[in-house]
Amino acid sequence: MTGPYEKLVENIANRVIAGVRDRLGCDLSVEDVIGVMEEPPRKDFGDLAIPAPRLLKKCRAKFQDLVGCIASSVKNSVYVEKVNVTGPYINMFIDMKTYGRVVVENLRGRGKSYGFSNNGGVRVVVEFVSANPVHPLHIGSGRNAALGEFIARVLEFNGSKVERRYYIDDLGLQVAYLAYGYKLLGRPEPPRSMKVDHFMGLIYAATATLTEIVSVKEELESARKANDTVRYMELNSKLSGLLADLERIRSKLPEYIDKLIVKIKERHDPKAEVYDIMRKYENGDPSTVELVKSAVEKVMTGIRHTLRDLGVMIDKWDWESDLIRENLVSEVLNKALKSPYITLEKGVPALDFSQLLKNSKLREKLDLPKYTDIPPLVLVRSDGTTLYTTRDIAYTVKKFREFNAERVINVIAVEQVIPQAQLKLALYLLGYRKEASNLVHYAYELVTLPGTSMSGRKGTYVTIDEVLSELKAVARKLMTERGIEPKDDVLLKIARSALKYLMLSTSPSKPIVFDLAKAMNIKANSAPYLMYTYARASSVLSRCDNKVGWNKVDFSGCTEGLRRDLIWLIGKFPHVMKYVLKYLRPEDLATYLNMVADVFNSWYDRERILDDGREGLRHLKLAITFGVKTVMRNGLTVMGLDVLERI
RNA sequence: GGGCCCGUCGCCUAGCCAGGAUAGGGCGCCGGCCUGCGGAGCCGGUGGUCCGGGGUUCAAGUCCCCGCGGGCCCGCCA
Repeated sequence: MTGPYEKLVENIANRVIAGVRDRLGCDLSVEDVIGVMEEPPRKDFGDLAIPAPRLLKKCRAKFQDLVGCIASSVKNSVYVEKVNVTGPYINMFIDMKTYGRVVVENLRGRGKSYGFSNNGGVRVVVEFVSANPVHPLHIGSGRNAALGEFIARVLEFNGSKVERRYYIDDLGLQVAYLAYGYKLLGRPEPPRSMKVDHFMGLIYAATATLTEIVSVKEELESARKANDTVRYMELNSKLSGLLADLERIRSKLPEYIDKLIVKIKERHDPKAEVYDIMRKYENGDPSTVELVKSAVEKVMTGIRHTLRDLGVMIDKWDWESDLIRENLVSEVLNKALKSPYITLEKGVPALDFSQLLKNSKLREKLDLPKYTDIPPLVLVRSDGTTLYTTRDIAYTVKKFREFNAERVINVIAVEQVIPQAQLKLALYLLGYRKEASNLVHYAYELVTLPGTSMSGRKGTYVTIDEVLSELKAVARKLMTERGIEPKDDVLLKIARSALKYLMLSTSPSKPIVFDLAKAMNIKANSAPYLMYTYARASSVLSRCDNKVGWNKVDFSGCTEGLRRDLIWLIGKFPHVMKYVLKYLRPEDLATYLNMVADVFNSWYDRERILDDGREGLRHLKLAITFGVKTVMRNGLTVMGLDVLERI
C-alpha cells in the first residue's frame, strides 16, 4: 500500500541508483537516497532536493561527477520535469500533471481509507488515564487521555486490534484517605449542584490535609519539648502551609469540611487508622471492602462520565484489588522471593537490579534510561502490604495474557520513568522476557498551571469538566453569532476536540503550562479551525451531490499555484501517517492538517470551485476538495477529534 | 549531590535524532476584505542575540564540552 509520495520518491531514487551504479560504480540503496531527499525551504528552488554531499559518504566519487550524475539521472524519472543544480543541491521540479494523476487516482481508489495501512491485526493493549480514583480528572489526565486515545486510534486505523484499559488503583494510600473521610462524614451525598467526583475530591483533599496537620502538630510539640528551634521553625512553616491549603479546600464545601475537622479532632491517631483501612482492604476484610469500594465507585461514576464526554471509550476497567483477590500478586511475589536477585532493603524484601544493569545490551533491549541509576525495587511494606510497582508486575502479565497482546503500551507521565524501568527489569528477571521487551512506556511531560502545579491533596487542579464547560460556552457564542442553532452534543464535540488538540499539538516531551484564558482562543491552529475547514470542503461537495467527475478531470490544472500545493500536500498524507504511526507523534499530524487547512482556505478564497465553466478544471477542483475533505476527516479521526458537517 | 527532559519573535510552537540554501507556523498587535461555494475565513504589516561561552566542520538552531535558567526523578507514595 504505497502512497503517491512514496511512489514518487522511490521512482526518483531508483533512477539515481541506476545512474550512479552505471556511471560511477557505486552501490546505493533506495533508503540511502530517500533518506537524504528533502523539500527545499523555498518553493522556487523546486519540489524536492538531493543535497549531494550527503551521498558522498556512501558513494566515493569526485564531487562534481556525483552532482552531474545525479542531475542527469533524475531527469530520467517520468515525474521530474526540470532540474536545477544550485551549489551542492540537485533541485527537482515535479511534473504535476503526471504526479497529479497518481495522487487523484490513489485518492479515488482508496476512498475513505486513503492514508491508512494494514499491519495484519497486531494485538496491542493501551493502558491510559488510570488516574487515582480520589478526585475528578484534571487536565493532566486530559493530556493522558488525549494521547492514549490517539495512540489507540492510529494503531487501529493501521490494522491493529487495540484494547483500551483503565487501571483503577483502589489499593493505594490515597484511596484509604478518601474512604476514611467519607466514613467519618457518615457517607454523605453530594449537594445537588456538585458532580460526585468533585465532591469526593474535596473530601479526599481535606482528609489528607487534616491528617497531615495532626501529625505535624505532634511533631511540633516534640520539637518544642526537645528545644530544637530549627526543626520547630521548619515544622511551623509547614503547618501554616497546610492550614492555608485546608482553608482553600474548606471554602469550596464549608459545611462538610467543618464537620470533618471536628470529627478528625476527636480521633487519637488518624494516620494509623488510614493505614489500618489500607491493610484491611488489601486483606479483604468484608466491611472495609464494602466501604472502600463504595467510595471509589462514587468517584469512578464521575470519572466515567467525564471520559464519555471526552469521547474516550474504555474496554476494560481493571480494579487493582482484583489482582490480589485473583492471587496474581502473590504468584508474582512468591516467584520474586525465590529469585536469586532478592535482597533486603532496611529489613524488607526487594529486587536488586545492579547485576542486570551492567549489561548494556539488555539496557538497550529493554529501552531503559541510559545513565540513570535504577534503585532496588522494594516489594512489600513492613506491615506486609504490597507496593504499587509490585502489583503492576502482576497487572502487566495480566494485560499481556488476557488480550494475547504482542505489545502493551502504558501511557504514563515521565515522572514515573524509574518505576516503569523497574517494572521492566522485574519482569525480565522473573522470566517474563518477552513481556519485558514488548512493554512500552509512552512518557509525556506534565501539565502545570501558571505559577503553580496541580495537586490532588491540595485540591489545586483544573478539571476537564470545567474546561469543557468553558469551551462549550465559547463555541455557543460563536455559533449563535452566526445564526446556527447550538445543540449541546455539537458544542460538546467542539469543546472536547479543542481540548484534545491543545494536548496533542505540543510534543509530549515538553511540559504544558495550561492557561485557561488562552485555551479559549479557538482560531487558527485549533481543532475547531480544522473542523471548520472539513465542514467547508464537505459543504461544497454536498452542493454537487458529492459527484466528482473522476474521468473528466483535467490534470493540466495541477501545475499552477495553490492547486499545485494542495495536490502535493494531499499526495503526502499516507507518508505523513506512516511517520506518525511509527513514532507515535500526534503533533506532526496536527502540523500537517493545519498546513492543509491553511492552503485550502487560501485557495478557497481565491478561486471559485462549483461555478467554473471549464468542465475538466471544475472536476479537478472537486477532486482536490474531495482530497482535502478526506485527509481532514481521516486525520481528525486518528487524532481522536470529532468530524462535523456543520459547526 | 547525581540523573533525565526542556530553553527558538511580547506569548505558544515546528525544525535538532540522520549538520547544508533567506529559521517555518500560530496567538497578540496594526491596517484592509462579507448582496458571492460556510468570515471559526482571507490579504498585508509588525516582531527573532535560535539561553550564554567555547569546540568539531567547507558549513552548527541541529553534533561535542563547560555554564545559566525552568521542570521532573533519585520514597516501605502512586
